Amino acid sequence: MPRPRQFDEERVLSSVQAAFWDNGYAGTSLEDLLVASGLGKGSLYGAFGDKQSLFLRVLREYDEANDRMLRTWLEQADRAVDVIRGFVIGPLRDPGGAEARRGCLRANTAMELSAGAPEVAAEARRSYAATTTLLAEAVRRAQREGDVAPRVDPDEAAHAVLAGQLGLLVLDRVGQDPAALSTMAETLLHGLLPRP
Amino acid sequence: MPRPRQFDEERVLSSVQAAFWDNGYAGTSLEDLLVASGLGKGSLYGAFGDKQSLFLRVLREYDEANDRMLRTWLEQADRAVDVIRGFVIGPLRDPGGAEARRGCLRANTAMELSAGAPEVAAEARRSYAATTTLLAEAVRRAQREGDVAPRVDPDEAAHAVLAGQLGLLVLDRVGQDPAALSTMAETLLHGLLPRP
DNA sequence: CTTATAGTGGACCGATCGGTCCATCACCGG
DNA sequence: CCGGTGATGGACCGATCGGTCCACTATAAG
Repeated sequence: MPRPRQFDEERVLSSVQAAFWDNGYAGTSLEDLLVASGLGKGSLYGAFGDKQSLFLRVLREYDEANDRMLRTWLEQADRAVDVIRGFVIGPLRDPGGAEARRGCLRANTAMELSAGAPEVAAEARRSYAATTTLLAEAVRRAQREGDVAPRVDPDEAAHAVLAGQLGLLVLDRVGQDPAALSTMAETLLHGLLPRP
Repeated sequence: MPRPRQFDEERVLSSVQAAFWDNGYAGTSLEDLLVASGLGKGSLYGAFGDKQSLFLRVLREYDEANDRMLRTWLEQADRAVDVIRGFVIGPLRDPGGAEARRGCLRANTAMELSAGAPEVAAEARRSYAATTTLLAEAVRRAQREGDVAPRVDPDEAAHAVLAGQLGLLVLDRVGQDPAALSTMAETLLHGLLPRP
């Protein structure tokens, strides 16, 4: 009987995610969210609750999408080591494109909000753990495929690769030269995942 | 002839730094700064200008202090490799202490503000470059002291160590288990600075 | 067509934001 | 002892914050 929604929930979440991604949590006002989504306050609040709830939902979907992407990427790749390399280098590409220098929504907001928002910190921990698990699987497979030395501990290497990638994201965000970032990525990969 | 200042500038800057460190830039209000410093608005503005100027000054002093600390640490240490290890592990210590989980003011605010405040991004780049130079010197010395394999490229290793440390700071901020962080630090150090 | 229901969007709210202004104060040279 | 100068801190400002409320609308069931 009621009036149906006039907006596409996916599109709204996508535009809201872009707003948070570009400007951070505190840097994105309600007004920004309304403009980005094209909705009125009543609609946005009725559908998603307050700003924090909306943000948490967007963040969780971002993490899930990343997880899915990495998982299918691993399924389709010929060599697991290529996926690991892509994981480290991927976020740094496209230096002049539309998505340039936005870094990673997860890392950006984890740094911004972890001190004051335990739920965001917990979500970040959960998500990083999932990523590490996938990376460890990838390292094991890369060892089977002969691309990584067998003496490497897959779990330790996965954790270290994650840390290295996060560091590159920080340096990317402050505008570090992309060529230097690529070199760092290669140094990290060679050091942490030596060939047999 | 005029009335002299009634506050100690160093103490004020120190307490203001603590406030920004705990709560980030946007998360620290003028009111917070007044409470932390014990000053009135007129005094704070008269002495340091607006919020952004004050923050930039605090950030620059933080970076300089860190640079000085690392430099003297290197001068006094018996082995450069110990200083590098300390650089990576140091910020993670003291998990239950008063300074727990504040991470690094430079990294925190670089992530928070780089997108919208070019001056902060530039300061972060400048500071990271200085740190990398010191680290590269340390790697060269560690090679001379026989603690790091000569085949390692000091500049590349320094960049990669910096990236790894930054990643650990991110994971530390979201509340990652300190034991896991220590293991990651060791993995990074062993991988990037192999013994001869 | 009527009616119940949820969607819509803007008016409106108090709180707080960063920042300005100024009456008052304390000091020091004369 | 006085006069002038900068320090002081709180009153005050407009803007904007996140959030609530409500008159109105569009819809589908009866």
